[in-house]
Amino acid sequence: MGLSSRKEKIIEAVVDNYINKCEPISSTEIRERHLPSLSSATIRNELAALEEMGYLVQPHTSSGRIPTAEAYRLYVEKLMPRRKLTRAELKTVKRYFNRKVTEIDDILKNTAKVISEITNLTSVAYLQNIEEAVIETVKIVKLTDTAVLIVIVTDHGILKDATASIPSGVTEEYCADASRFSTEAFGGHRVSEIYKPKKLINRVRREYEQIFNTIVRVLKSYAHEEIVSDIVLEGSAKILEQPEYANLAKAKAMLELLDAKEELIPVLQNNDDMSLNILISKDNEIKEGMPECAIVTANYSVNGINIGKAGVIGPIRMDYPKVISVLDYIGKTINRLPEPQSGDGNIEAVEYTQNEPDPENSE
Amino acid sequence: MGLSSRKEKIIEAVVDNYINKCEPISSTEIRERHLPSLSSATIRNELAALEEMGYLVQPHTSSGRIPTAEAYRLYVEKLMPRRKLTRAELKTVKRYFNRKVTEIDDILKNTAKVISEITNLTSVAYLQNIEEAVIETVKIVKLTDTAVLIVIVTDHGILKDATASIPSGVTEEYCADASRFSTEAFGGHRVSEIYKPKKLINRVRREYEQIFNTIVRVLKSYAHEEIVSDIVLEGSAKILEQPEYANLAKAKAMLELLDAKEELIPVLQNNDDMSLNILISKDNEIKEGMPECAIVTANYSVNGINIGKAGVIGPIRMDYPKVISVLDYIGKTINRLPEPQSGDGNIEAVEYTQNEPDPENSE
DNA sequence: ATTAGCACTCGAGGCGGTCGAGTGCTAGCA
DNA sequence: TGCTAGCACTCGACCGCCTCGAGTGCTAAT
Repeated sequence: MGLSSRKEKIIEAVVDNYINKCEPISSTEIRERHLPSLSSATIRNELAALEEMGYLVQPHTSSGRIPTAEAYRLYVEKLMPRRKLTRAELKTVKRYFNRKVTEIDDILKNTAKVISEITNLTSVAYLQNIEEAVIETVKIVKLTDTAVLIVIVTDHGILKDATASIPSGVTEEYCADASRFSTEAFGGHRVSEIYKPKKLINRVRREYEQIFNTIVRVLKSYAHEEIVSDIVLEGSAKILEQPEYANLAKAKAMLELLDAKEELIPVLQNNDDMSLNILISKDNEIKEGMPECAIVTANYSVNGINIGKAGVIGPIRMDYPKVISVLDYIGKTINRLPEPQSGDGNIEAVEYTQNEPDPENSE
Repeated sequence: MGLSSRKEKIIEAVVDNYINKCEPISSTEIRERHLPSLSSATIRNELAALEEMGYLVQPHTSSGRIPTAEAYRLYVEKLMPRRKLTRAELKTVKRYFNRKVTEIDDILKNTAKVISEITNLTSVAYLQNIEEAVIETVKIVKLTDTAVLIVIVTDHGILKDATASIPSGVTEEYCADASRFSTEAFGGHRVSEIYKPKKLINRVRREYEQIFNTIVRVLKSYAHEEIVSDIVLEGSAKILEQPEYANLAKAKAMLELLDAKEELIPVLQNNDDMSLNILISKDNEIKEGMPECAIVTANYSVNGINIGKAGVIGPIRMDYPKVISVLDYIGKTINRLPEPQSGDGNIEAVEYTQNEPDPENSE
């Protein structure tokens, strides 16, 4: 049951207006700015019908209409205009990535920062799919006489450096042997496959038990998503710039959600397959008591490997066209970055080439 | 020019009341609850005098008095009652530290979390004095054919693992040699001493240039306090529970300050020598435009080495006795933790032994 | 199907009045 | 000289009332 194109136009007008002004719109205003060929009375009739259908509501009798979450869904799926980044926005993105990028964590932070800066919303970025990474080598490095550092190298990058204590004492030979045995035992496996430490341990001498236990513990913690350090939020304070959080109670609920950022991970992990994800309101009431909001994320990948997600979190009323174009462009930029491990090189600015070379300035 | 003990009692009453209720106090109330031997009229005279002296103000004519920052300073320095932790609070601290503590970062996070939970304020913890750490060894670990991991071990713990790319190719021998030369070149020096890379580099073969440059870059970044990852905030949302930030503009200013947490570092680094630090309002207007607030921090150390600070940030009106007792106790607890590198051992609960075994419950 | 016209609704905001907590001041008392 | 009782005064908080105007729903005409 499709809506008439006139109804769709009206919904688009209401959503557009609300995104920009955060105010209800009246029938007269719709007529003047979007549908001058009709009278306000006709539009009123349509508005009443759309309200009946669940797309619009009025805050109180005798006020204009505002969109429901349903109207937003229709908007982002069908009605929304596609826009491109302005020159200034492109410049901002380049500025963040046109510098030394030595570690994967830096990419994470840069991504979050630039998204937050351009959209003026709170942004979130996190690494995922680490449990799918394939272990390449395991290195055991002597730190002190009784402690070693364990470095696990995967095709996603360095996984984690854990330390283990070796009561019997550490020698260089011990480390070399331990590295060899560990690599032999774990190499070639995915992180998620490591569930049977005993089997593995039985295959090697007992003297490496401590190290193996530590490795398994680290891997398991990744496989079970207990690691919270790899989620980054930027611009939490920006949430307060949104008029919907002018109410202190709502602002507080939102900030508490952001404070417990690890709780966001399961929400973000929904719809893993989509390259672009838009969760609106009731959709993400996975977490009960979660304040009304929308989350827009995009998957991003380096060298073709999907390494994480980044996006924004904000009120349902957000500038979806802008957010989506920003996420899209940043995804492309990141995908062209050289391998994060590779160290010191300067990254060339990535050109955003499309059919139209000149990005339109919206407005 | 000391104040009369009666004046001091009145200041204490005003501050106490304001800390608990965040409301002005009237002369009658002071009489009833703190100085029943006097009449309210006498107290009014004293209040007027104290207002003249800059310790008190009234929000408007015909309202009670509230303390100025000056009154708070007097309060924390002289008047404040000392209290001890309640059983519940002790239990909370133990719960956080009575678990595996494998890395220094975990201590940092746990400290921040427990402080925030007990005080119900936003807490801050950060590592400092890294530039004073003495480099023990430098390890170069082969990751791929063209990339190595550099691990710098100091007496404060592992400093940083950076990666460097080696265009000429990496072999195990190369790494072993590089480790030996790097340790030779940097070992025994403080992080802050590494300022002349060229001199150092000239002493070794050119093939290690890439590695040495990376090491120097890492060390310099620490020496110049460019590293921001080692400051942790917990409970940012709790700032909104304080009535002084019920005003949205103030709340926003505060949250923006917390968002840019690296900007807090210079503020925290003042008065480095003090074991306990209380910054109130004008004191920390080092950062101009910084919202009115108070910061209370304590230095903490592991194995006698001062490794950082932790504390709270909140409105000037905060429960100083509670905050100070919490920071004091946590400092003692951390100091008894085993060396962070040492890995896997379970930490025994640390008992808080004092003359009085039973901590008083403060009302 | 659309539209002009009109009565109706309802929140925003200004105004005035009451209430009461708390003060400053003055005069009197020890 | 220091303290206190008494009293007039101040001022924000709160309440109810009113007006204003934007915007609607409905009806009748085209």
